[in-house]
Amino acid sequence: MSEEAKPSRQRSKAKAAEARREILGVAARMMREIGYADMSLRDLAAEVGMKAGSLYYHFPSKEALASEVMRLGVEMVEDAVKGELEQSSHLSARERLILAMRIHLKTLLSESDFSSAHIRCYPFVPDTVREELKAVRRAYNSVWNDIIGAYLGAAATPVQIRHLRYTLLGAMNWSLEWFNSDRDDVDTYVASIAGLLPEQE
Amino acid sequence: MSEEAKPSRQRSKAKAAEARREILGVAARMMREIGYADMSLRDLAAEVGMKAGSLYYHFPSKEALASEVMRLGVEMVEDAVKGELEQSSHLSARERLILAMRIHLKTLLSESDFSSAHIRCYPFVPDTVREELKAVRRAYNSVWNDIIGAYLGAAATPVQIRHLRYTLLGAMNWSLEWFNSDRDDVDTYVASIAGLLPEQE
DNA sequence: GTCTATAGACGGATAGAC
DNA sequence: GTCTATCCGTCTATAGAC
Repeated sequence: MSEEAKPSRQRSKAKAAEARREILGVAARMMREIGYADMSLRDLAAEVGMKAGSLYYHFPSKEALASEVMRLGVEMVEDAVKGELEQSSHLSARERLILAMRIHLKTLLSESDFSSAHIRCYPFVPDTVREELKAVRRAYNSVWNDIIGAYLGAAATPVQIRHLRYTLLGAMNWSLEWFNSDRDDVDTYVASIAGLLPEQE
Repeated sequence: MSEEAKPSRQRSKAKAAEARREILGVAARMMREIGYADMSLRDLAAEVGMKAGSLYYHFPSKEALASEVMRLGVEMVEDAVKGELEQSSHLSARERLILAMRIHLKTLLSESDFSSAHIRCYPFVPDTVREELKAVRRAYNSVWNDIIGAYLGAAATPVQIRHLRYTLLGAMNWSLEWFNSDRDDVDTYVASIAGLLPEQE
């Protein structure tokens, strides 16, 4: 409680926070590359420069760690997409949809191991983890429902919106399986998808 | 070598072939549901009604078993798509593309655990398995290159074909993550994708 | 063909020293 | 905060009986 004690306590906190971030980052990369089941905490710890047991100071379990990685993965794309859309209220609904696709893809392909870890690992992660992710996933889906609903217009049915959302997100998320930044270009690919989206009346 | 020995030898062969098929079928379902890494040979054997060690009479390793499941998965969709297309040479290139999508989706969603196991497990399966699958995957890709090339016309560039292939296959394969046969209908969904594909000049 | 039994490696998680 | 040491479970794969 003394004034002198504060700095060292803050340093500890800062160090802990940094280690925590590094663990999350390495875990995200490993989950994307080899999957949840094959990511051993021994290997993860080794890449961070610690021993497996030490991870439990920062996270209560492997599941909790994976859950946080995947939650951050959704929040990162969601923040990027929403942030860009807020600055683009002057665009048409179709242009906003295409813009959202560009941001989703850019985040996925060039910035965030977290987002790609989420997409790739979600089907095989323990039920408890999937349960914890329900809320954030629903929130991000609703962002796309709004964008696509605006594009399709007032006459669009919920099932039309849902189907187009699955089609576009499916096509984009699939890029994890083939996109090679040496050969492919995000803007070129976005343009090719955009060519499939007619102007609405 | 005697005439009398043949029947029992044939029965043995038939029994072995049946057990082998059952193992493959259960493995395909498990791989689709829980993934390659989480599929234990003990559980697999139990569902087939044998013990883990007995599986090694039929397959030399878990990798070899998974490799065969995934190879069959490609061949099943490929056979289904090619078979249908051969009977439909009178259709336009666009109609043939839409037909191919319907067959790919139907096979994936209502018939073949093998195909969905392939799609879901491919990213995380051992390198050796992915290596073995290169040839069949390339062959199926080339089927789609032909279909899409015909649809886009002679002026289409290889990259346009490739991008449209990734977009359509990505959208379709993603249906594994959301399609619910109680709620969704393949033909309705195919129609909604087809609506994105304009008539070519 | 399938069994039992087990080798040998590796997994997540915990306790307590420092 | 991180380490060492370890518990205990599970995994693939093999050997040999039947």
